[in-house]
Amino acid sequence: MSITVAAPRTKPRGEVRRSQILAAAVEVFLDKGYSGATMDLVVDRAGASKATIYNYFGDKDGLFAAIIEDRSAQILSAFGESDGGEAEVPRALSHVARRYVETLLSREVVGLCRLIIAEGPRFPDLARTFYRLGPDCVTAHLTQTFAAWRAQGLIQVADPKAAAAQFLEAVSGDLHRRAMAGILPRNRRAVIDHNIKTAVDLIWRGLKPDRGRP
Amino acid sequence: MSITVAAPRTKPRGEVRRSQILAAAVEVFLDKGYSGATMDLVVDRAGASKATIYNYFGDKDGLFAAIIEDRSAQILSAFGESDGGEAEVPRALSHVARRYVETLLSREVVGLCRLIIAEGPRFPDLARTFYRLGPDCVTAHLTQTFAAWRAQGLIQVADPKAAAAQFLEAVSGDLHRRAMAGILPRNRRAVIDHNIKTAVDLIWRGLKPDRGRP
DNA sequence: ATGATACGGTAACGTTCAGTACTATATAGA
DNA sequence: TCTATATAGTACTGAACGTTACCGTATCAT
Repeated sequence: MSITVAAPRTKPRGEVRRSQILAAAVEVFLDKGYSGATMDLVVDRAGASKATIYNYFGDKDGLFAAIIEDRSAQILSAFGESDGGEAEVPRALSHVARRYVETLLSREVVGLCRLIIAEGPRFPDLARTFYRLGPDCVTAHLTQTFAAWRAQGLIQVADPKAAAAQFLEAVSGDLHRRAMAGILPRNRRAVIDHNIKTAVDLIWRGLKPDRGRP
Repeated sequence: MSITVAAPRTKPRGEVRRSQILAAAVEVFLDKGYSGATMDLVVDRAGASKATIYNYFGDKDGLFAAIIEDRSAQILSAFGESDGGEAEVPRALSHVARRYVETLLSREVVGLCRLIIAEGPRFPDLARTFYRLGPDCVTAHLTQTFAAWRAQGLIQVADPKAAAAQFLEAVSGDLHRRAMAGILPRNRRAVIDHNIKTAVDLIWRGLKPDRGRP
């Protein structure tokens, strides 16, 4: 008599089942979009029944809202961790830039942003929630870093918040939009590296304090 | 007997009618999105019949393609004109920035970009066409300006193309994405002005040549 | 004028899909 | 063990919508 270790003997219920369904729904919505994601696809992917899904989420809009709220909170979680603690500002900028670009170009974030943009006008509250939990947090984090650097005399900047946002946009804005449109170039790696390098150069020249004249 | 001046006595046919239908379709697609734009809505808005629309555009996808191709070409047309001929670089940067932001935040461009991002994966060729006729042209234009400035010793920049793209992103990237998501702040004007000001300051500090030491 | 063609209007067809109803089964708790 | 409940599976409903077909009318070329 063999025992299948992977499959649990008892089918999960309650909160666990809800999470499983949500995970399946995320996959479907990310690669089909809102209108392309049918409830039957979610049912199949989750191995669930319609009754269960409608019981947990009410309707398709409710499922969509649950997806956005759940994943928005996850985006930043990977960002608060280690800041690397680079000594020199340009190296720290490169480090932040790379992590940000890789996050923004991940399948999940690209798909999530595409959903937010496509359906945002129909769900303005969801869009605001997404921004508050996602991009705004990252910007706020880098803003604090900039402010700290300025306090130490490492950089010269009038508005740390604006500079932080603009640095992140310079590093990833164009790539992110192309990724959402599905037209990232083939030599993706090279383009990313070059963009990080040139953006860090440009912004660092804009931030470093004049050591001599006014 | 009164004569209605606005309405032509003869109903237009051929190319003219096609353009009228296209114009109506643009409106519907821009504010309803692809799946929200029903052929019946286009029919009503254009005062046309389904047979005519299907005759001109084949099917809904064909109508969508016609919309993207037609409007993509129009975006840049407003941009090649006057460059202002500002003498000082920072003033010229501000001028370009303002025109770019206003273009990117216009109802038409926001809606068009939202369509491209939402449906891009299903129409990769259309997305590429849009970028080639739209954003890429603007970037190329500013790249030439940067290259010319560098040749005159007015700025110092290693990669004019990257710098041009990054400047435009710094100026408008975040605002544009929020606009697409439908969550532009109420004090829109003030935010735009502040963003232009800080971005131009930052980038100009990054571009201006060192007049003294290495 | 007259035939050909483009057009508007309406109806109908077939498909897709969100949401519901029902049954049978498996699980958890008493 | 026994009961209540959560779940899977399936069939169904009703509406929305892309698409086609058809008819009567207006426009243009000859």
